[in-house]
This record gives sequence, structure tokens and C-alpha cells, in this order.
Amino acid sequence: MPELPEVETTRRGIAPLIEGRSVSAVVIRESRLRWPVPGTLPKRLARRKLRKVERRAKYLLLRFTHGTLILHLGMSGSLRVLPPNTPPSKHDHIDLVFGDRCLRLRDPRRFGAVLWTEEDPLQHPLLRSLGPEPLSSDFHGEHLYRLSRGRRIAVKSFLMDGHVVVGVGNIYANEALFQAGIHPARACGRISRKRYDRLAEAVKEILRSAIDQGGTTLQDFRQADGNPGYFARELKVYGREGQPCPHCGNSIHQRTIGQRSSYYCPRCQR
DNA sequence: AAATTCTCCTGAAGGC
DNA sequence: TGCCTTCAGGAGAATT
Repeated sequence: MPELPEVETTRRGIAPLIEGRSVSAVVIRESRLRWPVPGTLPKRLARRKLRKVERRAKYLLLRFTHGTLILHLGMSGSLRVLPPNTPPSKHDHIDLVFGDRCLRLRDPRRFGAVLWTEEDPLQHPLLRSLGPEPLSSDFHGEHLYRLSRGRRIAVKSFLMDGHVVVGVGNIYANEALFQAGIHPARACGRISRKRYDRLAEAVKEILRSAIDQGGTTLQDFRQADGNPGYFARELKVYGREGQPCPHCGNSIHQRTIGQRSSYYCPRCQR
């Protein structure tokens, strides 16, 4: 499931292969994604040059000279660059053809999105009110501390709220809280400044390390070259219910917090 | 404003 | 072997 490291891995994989190239064709095989894919896309993109592939939160921004294609991979989306005329398989919904190479969006669960804007994409309603990038200097313990005062939700839900900080999904929230020694269900407003410093550092460290490993592949995710991501083998608690805590040896617990499966060591995390 | 619940979808896993 | 049920999950929308 693409979180920030998977999206960034994808960006790095596709950018050098398609930046600076012009669109020769757009194929929409399935337009029923999270929102209908605009049918005007082929016309709007024809012969247009892709300047840059950027990322904001979990959105990929394909910046053309006259507008931006905003992509979200949802739960199960992935992008590959393939030779043109590669036969599509099931769930290969969209192709952007750039002459001798084809950017193909595959998304079995269709929670992803493809949007077009000719305005500043950062001012798009979906992106406008997002929190800071976790790997930027705008994200730190003080930020988490300030935003959490007076609030009662579980720190894990707080950390996964895109208005607080972007890109931290379920897997990395679990891992960061383990590394910081914070219990995922603890009320976010009752955590000290010092512990938030530690949490912010843990988030940065884990995301950086996951990006280095090419992301986490559990089922669907693939890097742009088709290889899986290798961070799964570094997961300390996620999906490890009943297994020993790598720190103290107690067994990892699992419970649902904010409708999301949460894994933690009740002894190391308070 | 903040918190919670609902919703979209498919494939995997489990039960019988 | 096969059919049915349950579940996971990003995040916007709707509701409380």
C-alpha cells in the first residue's frame, strides 16, 4: 500500500525515463477510479511536453507546460514504464505514451485518482490544506506538540492525519511509534514535548530508511522497474502479532485504533 | 473544531 | 473443489 516512501520510490523510478518528453498518446481503458478520469485528457495532453515529475504528500505531480496531472495511487496503485504496445493486463487502467515508452497505471482496487488542473496544483482543494512534508525542516517535535494540545485522539490517528503531517500511513505510523517508545492509543494531547521530538525523529529516520530500501512491498506495490520494495524485512512490529518484540522479547500485540490495525509492544511502548 | 463513521474496491484468506 | 463471508486499507465525505 503506497505510503510516502513508495510514492517517492515511484517518482524516482519514472522521472528520469519520462521527463522532457512529449505525449504521443493517452489511453484510458477504465475511467472509474476514485473520481472519473477526465475524458478530455487525451486531447489536453496530446503533443504536450512533461517538464517535471514532483511529489507532494502521496500525490505525484506530472507538470506539463500548460497544466499538471495529479496522480494518487490509492491503496493498490502502481506505475511502470514499459515499451509501447506492451499488452495490458487486468487492472492496467491508463497509459501515457511518450514515443518509445509508456507510463502505465495499474490499480486493482481503483482507490487511486487521476486529476487535471491548469491552476497551481498546490492550491488544489485536495492539496491546499495538507500538513508539512515529514522529511522537511518544517516537520519537528515542536510542530506535533503544538498541534496536539487539547486534543484527545490516539497519537497514532493524529500522526496519520494529513493535516498534521503527510505521507505517514498505517505501516510507518506503527513503526515510528515503536521506535519512539510511545503507545499508539495514548491521547495525543498528553504527550510531552520531549517525546514528540523523539517521535518526529523516528518518523524521519524510518521514512528515509524505507525510501533507501525502495519502499515496502506487502502485496501489490512494485517499484517502477517492477522490482518489489525491500523495507518489509525491516518491519519491527507491523504485521507481527504474537511474535517477539525485537527489543524486550515480549509478544507484539494487535488491536484496532481508529479503524486501523495497530501493532505494538505493550512493554516498550507507553 | 474535533472526532467518528461511512464509503469506494478487489483479492486473499478462512470456514464449511 | 468451490462457494460464501470477512477483512484490509487511503482518505474524502458525511455525520455526530
